[in-house]
Amino acid sequence: MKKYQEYKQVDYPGIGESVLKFWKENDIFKKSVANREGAETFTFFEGPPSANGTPGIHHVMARTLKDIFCRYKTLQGFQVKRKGGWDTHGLPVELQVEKELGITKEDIGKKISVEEYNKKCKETVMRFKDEWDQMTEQIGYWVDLDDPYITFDPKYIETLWSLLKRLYDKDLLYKGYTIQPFSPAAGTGLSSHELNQPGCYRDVKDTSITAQFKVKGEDSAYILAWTTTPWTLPSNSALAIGEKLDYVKVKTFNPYTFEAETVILAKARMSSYFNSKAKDIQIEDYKPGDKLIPYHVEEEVKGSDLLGLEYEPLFPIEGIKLPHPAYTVISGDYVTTEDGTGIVHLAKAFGADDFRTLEQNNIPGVFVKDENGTDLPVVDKQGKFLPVIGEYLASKMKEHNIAAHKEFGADDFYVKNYTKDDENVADYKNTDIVISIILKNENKAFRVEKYEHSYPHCWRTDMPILYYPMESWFVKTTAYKDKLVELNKTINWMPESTGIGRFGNWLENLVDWNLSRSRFWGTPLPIWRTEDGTEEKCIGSIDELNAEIQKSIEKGFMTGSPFPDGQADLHRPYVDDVIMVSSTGEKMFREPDLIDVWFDSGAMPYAQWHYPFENEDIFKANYPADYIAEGVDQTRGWFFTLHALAVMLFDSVAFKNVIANGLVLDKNGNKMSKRLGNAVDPFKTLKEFGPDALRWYMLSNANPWDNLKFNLDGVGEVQRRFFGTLQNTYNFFALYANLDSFTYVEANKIPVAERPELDQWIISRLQSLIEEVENSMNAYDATRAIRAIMNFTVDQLSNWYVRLARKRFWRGELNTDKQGAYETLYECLSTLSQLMSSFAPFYSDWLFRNLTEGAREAGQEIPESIHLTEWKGADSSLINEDLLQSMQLAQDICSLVHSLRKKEKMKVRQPLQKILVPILAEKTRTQIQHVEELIKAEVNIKHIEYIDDTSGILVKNVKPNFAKLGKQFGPKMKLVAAAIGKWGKDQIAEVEKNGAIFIDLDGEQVTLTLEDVLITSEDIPGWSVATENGVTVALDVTLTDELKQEGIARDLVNRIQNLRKDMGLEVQDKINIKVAKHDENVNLALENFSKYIQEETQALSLSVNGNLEEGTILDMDDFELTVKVEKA
RNA sequence: GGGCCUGUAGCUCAGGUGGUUAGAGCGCUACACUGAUAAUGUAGAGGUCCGUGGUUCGAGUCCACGCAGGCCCA
Repeated sequence: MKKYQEYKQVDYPGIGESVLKFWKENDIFKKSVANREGAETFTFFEGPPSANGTPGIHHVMARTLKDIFCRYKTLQGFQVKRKGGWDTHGLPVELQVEKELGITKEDIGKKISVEEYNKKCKETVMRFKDEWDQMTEQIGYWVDLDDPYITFDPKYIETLWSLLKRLYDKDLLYKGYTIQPFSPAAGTGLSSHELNQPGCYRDVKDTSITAQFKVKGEDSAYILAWTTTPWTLPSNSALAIGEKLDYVKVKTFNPYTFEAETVILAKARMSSYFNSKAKDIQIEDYKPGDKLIPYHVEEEVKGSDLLGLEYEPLFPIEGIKLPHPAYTVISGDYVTTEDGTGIVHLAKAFGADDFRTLEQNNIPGVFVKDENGTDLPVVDKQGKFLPVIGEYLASKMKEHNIAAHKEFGADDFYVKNYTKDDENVADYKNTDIVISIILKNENKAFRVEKYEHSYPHCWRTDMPILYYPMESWFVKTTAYKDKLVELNKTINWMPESTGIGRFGNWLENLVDWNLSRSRFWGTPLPIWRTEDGTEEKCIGSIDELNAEIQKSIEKGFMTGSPFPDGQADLHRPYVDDVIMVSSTGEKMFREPDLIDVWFDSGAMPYAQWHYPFENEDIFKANYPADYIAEGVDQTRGWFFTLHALAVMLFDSVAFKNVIANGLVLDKNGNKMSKRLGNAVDPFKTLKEFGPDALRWYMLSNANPWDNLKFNLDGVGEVQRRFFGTLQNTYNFFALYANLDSFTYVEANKIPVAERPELDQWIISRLQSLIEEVENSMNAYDATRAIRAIMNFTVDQLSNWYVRLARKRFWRGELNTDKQGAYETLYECLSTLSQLMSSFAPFYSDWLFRNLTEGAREAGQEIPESIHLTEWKGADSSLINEDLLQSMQLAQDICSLVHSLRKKEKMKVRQPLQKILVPILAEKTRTQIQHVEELIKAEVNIKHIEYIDDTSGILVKNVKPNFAKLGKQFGPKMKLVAAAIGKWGKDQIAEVEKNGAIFIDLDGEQVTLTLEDVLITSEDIPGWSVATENGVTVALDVTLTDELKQEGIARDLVNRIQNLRKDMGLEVQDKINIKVAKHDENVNLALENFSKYIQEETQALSLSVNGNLEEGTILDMDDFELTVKVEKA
């Protein structure tokens, strides 16, 4: 019976399927975790994907990357629990449902109840779960799919609530403002998603004003600031400059009032405000009304010099006047000189940058209080100025006699074009124009013009949007900024730049985390408030909620619990129906917001175990994570929310090691998209190549953090080159092991030290490989590990060890030498199966079980899967550096001889007398002698002759050792190199003999030692030589008759072997050979090498006949020979 | 506009701390092997190391400024 299954053809997808079946039937994954019960844990967190779309090839990448380290650490003895998870809330789900139902956000709660809508969302979000599970299984990503965490689960949400309450109790949750896109026409805020819809940004013409802000305490000095939204000018509370930019103070005249004045603006912007034709006109020569206005630069200053400069507001309105430090010049890092004046007008309520900058500088914005004392912007949600501004503008219109298409009252000033007035009537004036005229008249405008720019519009009403302050709930992450930065430094980021650059910079510029989302399907914010906002409750558990409901029922606010069956569902609309009772007996309603879905996923370390309500022990043993991996696009998403919650609530990092992988692009480097049709279908690819080649390709082709240009040809190449070679190597082993009935028995193996040197060498290489793989994997560098495995398998094991050792496998009976060869090859294959098992989990297990099945059946105790084995570390006592160097020399020398043979047109079958190798160090000679037989056999030469100093023909060259001398001599290096370049053999001999030599360096005596130079020998006079890696070889191409005869004999063996094969003979079949008589040399070859020919061809006889009929005519290159081969 | 990544042979990628012949695989060309054989091996050709400056005795490598592609954020 065959102990090792042999395969003619390999069906890689089939291996994937059969191994998957084996795993399932035998619970291998569960066993691999259960086996390690009580062992040290290695914690992995699964970043939850959303199953509302089908999985793509990039998910294969991400999931493979997660898998390999979990498998590796399991082999290393850790217990690695991997709980799967699903991200189920959020806008994409809602938009998909809206689209499918043909409704918009406004219809929810009207055309469809919130209850029904959310039910639909819940169904939709897991729609492709089966495909995801299938892909996950098929690629061999081991993760617990049976008991995943699901973010819509009430228990999961309960944990989220408890975390929110912890934040609340630490005073880290607050209600504030954020400037968001708002559509007055639709009366709703817009998400950035909605704003990115095609056609939202349109080119429109707006009135732009360069306003003059009068410098406080000066008669006629003004700061110029430009805006495309004049209606925001009454809300101005500061001006921003760029600290590094250059500014000028320019003496000139106002073009509308002709008043003499000094204006301040960026130097780089002068050309757009002053006509260069006027540059030579004297200030004194200007007459009011002149077209060309002279200007004169009085002073140049840096932006930083302007900081703190105070000015007077444009609109001195009593109700909106602000105290100091309002109306000062501050710094804004976004200020440019692309357009405007290089000075930016800031209105806190109407721009996100404005809001942030003013907040950072503790400058208040222009707001008025309503009856509850809440701040309101001076423009209402219909886009109309509040009367406090309206009255002022209306009175100014009268004062300046501004005629318009209608009489303006205090309640008529709409901003933008939100008024319903017909713009085409005579004398039509909108608010921007009214403001412009007032400012012009009051010497507060330096320029007014129409300006065309791109501005976002509401996709539903086609009207321009406003940036408007909206109430939002925030997490005060800025309070923990230092801690966030500090703890981030303890995280090992791969690549490092993502951690210190992308993520680190983000932390440095942290703003508070805006939690609010005005949607329906998500985790509700568990905060209830009285209508006047004076009292607030944050709920942290279902029990608390139920207790509040009870109180409310008792008070009569509620008639019953929204959860009559006792099963709390913490989604809308149920929680919205809960009305609580305040301490003063008033009604409290839930703040209607949902929270950011990133909070859901960032809280998974706690919520996946329903901590703190359950599983405290499991949570504590699995926190923080040792390892996580996701796409680099998650840096500000999942990576941040994980980190933020861990730092703020647990004073810990959430993860210790993280790989941020790049994108998977198509083979041309373009982004994959289903629309463009260049997306790769993972299922199709798996069907064609199987999972192992796909995983292997993705990890070996490029570092995971670089973008991967995914090319199916590359997967094929990996399959052919790596898996094909490995498979051939296994087949080779199986073929002969079965013929010899060899079975590997650990207890009976021949000690490595007693095996031939070739065996010792490959075992030595194998140990180095284990070390390399271990070091790379411990450093989370999978690509380095996988490339090392590939190099070993293809170049060392297959192309060198097997090739050179081949004959030992097929010659004779099973003796010690042969056993050693089998054991060596077996050990390499079985070690490889373990080393590669993290990356190619299916094939490696299949290989492992092919290698061990026979032994297992014979009663040996061997784990049933490679994934249940213990990591077999490197045995450093088996690493023989000297031998490794020897073999490197052998490989180099063989390569050189091949090269020379090629140059001299001498095929390898033709034996040659000798090669010459110059020897500069005794050690090299010993090392080559060690592998002499091997070299001679490999390149078919009789002798290796060593040339050393005693031969008298050795020619040495010398080169400076730049690396060493450079440090010593620096700028004089050129002189040193020139001096050494002039050396002849006497100087070389001297330095070799004495270990030192004096040289003259521009009159200075300098000592050089033997280590300061590199001595080589690249020449042997009269010979054709080749050099590589410091080894030089010359080939003797003289052909004696005997060599020629041997060449003929070898050629004949080759031809007869071909004939045997053509005749369909088995390896062990015997033959008889008859050869027709030929010339003297051929006859002598047949005579002298008869025994050799018979041995090699399994011939019982070899006879030379005078004439041979019915023979085969062989083409012997230089002549033809008739032979007859018969089966004996 | 800002942060980060990438740019080396036709293609995909290696090239610690700067050191004098810049490498591998695939592809291409030629040859060899024919008892691993629907395999395999060897050799050869192929380079403006994205560009321009700079630092240095010496730059693919360090610095600055650009260019191209990508990601994230405004």
